[in-house]
Amino acid sequence: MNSSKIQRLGSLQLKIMKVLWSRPPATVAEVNDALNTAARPAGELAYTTVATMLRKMEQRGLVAHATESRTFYYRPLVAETAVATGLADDLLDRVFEGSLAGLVSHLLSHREISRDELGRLEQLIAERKKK
Amino acid sequence: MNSSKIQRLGSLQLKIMKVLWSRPPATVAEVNDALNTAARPAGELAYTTVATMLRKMEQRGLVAHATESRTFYYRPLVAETAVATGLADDLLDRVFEGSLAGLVSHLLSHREISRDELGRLEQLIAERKKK
DNA sequence: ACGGTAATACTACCATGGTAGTAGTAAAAG
DNA sequence: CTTTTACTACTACCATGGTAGTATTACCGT
Repeated sequence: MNSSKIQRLGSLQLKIMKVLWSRPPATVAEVNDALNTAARPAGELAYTTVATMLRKMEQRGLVAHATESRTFYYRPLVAETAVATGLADDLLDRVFEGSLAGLVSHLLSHREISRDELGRLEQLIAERKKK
Repeated sequence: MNSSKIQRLGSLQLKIMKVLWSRPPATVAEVNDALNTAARPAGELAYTTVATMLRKMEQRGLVAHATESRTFYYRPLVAETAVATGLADDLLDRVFEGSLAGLVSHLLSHREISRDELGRLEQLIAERKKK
């Protein structure tokens, strides 16, 4: 499958993919805006940085572009679920020897989980068990 | 905290850390053996590769060594739980917006989870909820 | 004492993520 | 029609993970 190339997604690459997933297709300017307005404490990202990254990502087969009057419209080539699965599987296998319980156990004891979250988790498990 | 430097642990680095966690302190030869016998389908790793990696990891503050009659005995400087937390938090925040339920939900639907695992999960949640 | 072995030191590559400047060019604005 | 602007192309760095060869040296057995 195509999940083989997904494991190593850098921080910026993932942010870019998120923008593309949320509003495909997007121009470089749109991606750049999305990155520089939302979730950017301080430290603008140069326009050309985004453009370069998108070109590199296209070479890697993560995105593709269509040209329309001199402007590139990028769209994702990999689905969000595929990336999420790839990264999660990677963590699970590399760190927790594939044990989901191990991961959850760890997170439960080393991270504050709200009562809400706990409830949702409980429900997830229950639903899954029914089937 | 020291978790700031942990996020990016390469595949080999993590394997090396696992060896060091399981039997500290360990010599380069021991680490090399552990990597080349267990869990190595095909593709030996050069002795010097391990040695170099350990030196780089020492520069980064991940491990330290004590010299004893010309031989280096390496020991981990970061705890396994710290690394696991760092990596898990990273994934959680970057991919699932901090939602543990989101992560678990995703894993439940995209990965085969044994009945055993489900049971363990259920128990974890139940125990946690009691407190 | 000496040769072989085992150990580290040094150096060198390559890939990739990240970052950005400069240049070229087409399109829009005036 | 000319100037400005918006975009992409190209190139260049730097850091780090990964991989390994070569050189040097200390130690050990005979």
